[in-house]
Amino acid sequence: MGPTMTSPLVDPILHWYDEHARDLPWRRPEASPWSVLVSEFMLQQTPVVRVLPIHEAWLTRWPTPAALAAEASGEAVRAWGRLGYPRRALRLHAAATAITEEHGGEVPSEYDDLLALPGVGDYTAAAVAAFAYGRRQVVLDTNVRRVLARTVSGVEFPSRSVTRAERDLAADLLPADPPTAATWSVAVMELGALVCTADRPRCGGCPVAAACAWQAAGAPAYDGPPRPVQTYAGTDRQCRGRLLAVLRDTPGAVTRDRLDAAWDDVPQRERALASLLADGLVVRHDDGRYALP
DNA sequence: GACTCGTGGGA
DNA sequence: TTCCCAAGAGT
Repeated sequence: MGPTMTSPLVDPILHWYDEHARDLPWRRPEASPWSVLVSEFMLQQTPVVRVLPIHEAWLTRWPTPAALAAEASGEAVRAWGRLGYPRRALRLHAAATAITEEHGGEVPSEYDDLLALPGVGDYTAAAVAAFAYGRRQVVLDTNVRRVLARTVSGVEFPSRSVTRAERDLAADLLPADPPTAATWSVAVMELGALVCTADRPRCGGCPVAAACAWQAAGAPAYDGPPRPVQTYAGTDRQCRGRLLAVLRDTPGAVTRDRLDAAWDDVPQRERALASLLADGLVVRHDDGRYALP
């Protein structure tokens, strides 16, 4: 199958998207490539509803990559708030710096240039090229993978990692016309986010339920290897979050005892602080106090 | 490939 | 309450 091959999936999903797409700031015609890039960083592993207010605040405060690059990286971490995975804030600041210094302040439009930016992997590079610049790119995120796993492969969930067959399939389905390909990509993602969800999919409202291999097979339950449960309470990640929250919520530097008060387990606290310092999310001043970079 | 890295909302 | 997880990237 090639890009000229018609699929029973494409047209219904494009039509569904036309009627059901959410009005998100980074999807509007006037949205800048920078707005799209910021949204993609924030949306990595984070729900849309939580990204919306932070994204708006960022674009107001830093309307261009150069504006963000001119600030201390710690301001990016502080403005990241409680979105989670704060290293993304640091990487987005680094990406803004690279864009300013190496791309004349303009977000690159080429996949390879995007991929070279800090914090930008295959998904984000493809998404920005497609959604900000209308390029024809295979955009393979968790939503797309789940939709294709069900509709085409007839299984409830995709494999743990992306397979060659999966990428080939996505490439085959991609419409030949670049703008249509970009719309198709965002449409499949939206279908996965709103209808073909991980749990309790709303198959009654699905535009391709009649063509879905998983439905045709009787919606068999997932029988692959068990997915690792994501623990959090008591982990280093939670400890790091607590320590960083102290710094985020305090202007300037804090004394060591402020951090010590945030977590009881001493070895774990030491380990977490060391990792935050190693990540560059926290700096230690000459006077022994700690602060955002 | 397997791990690590935050957070909070919904069922 | 407990569990699952939400537009990934880097090591």
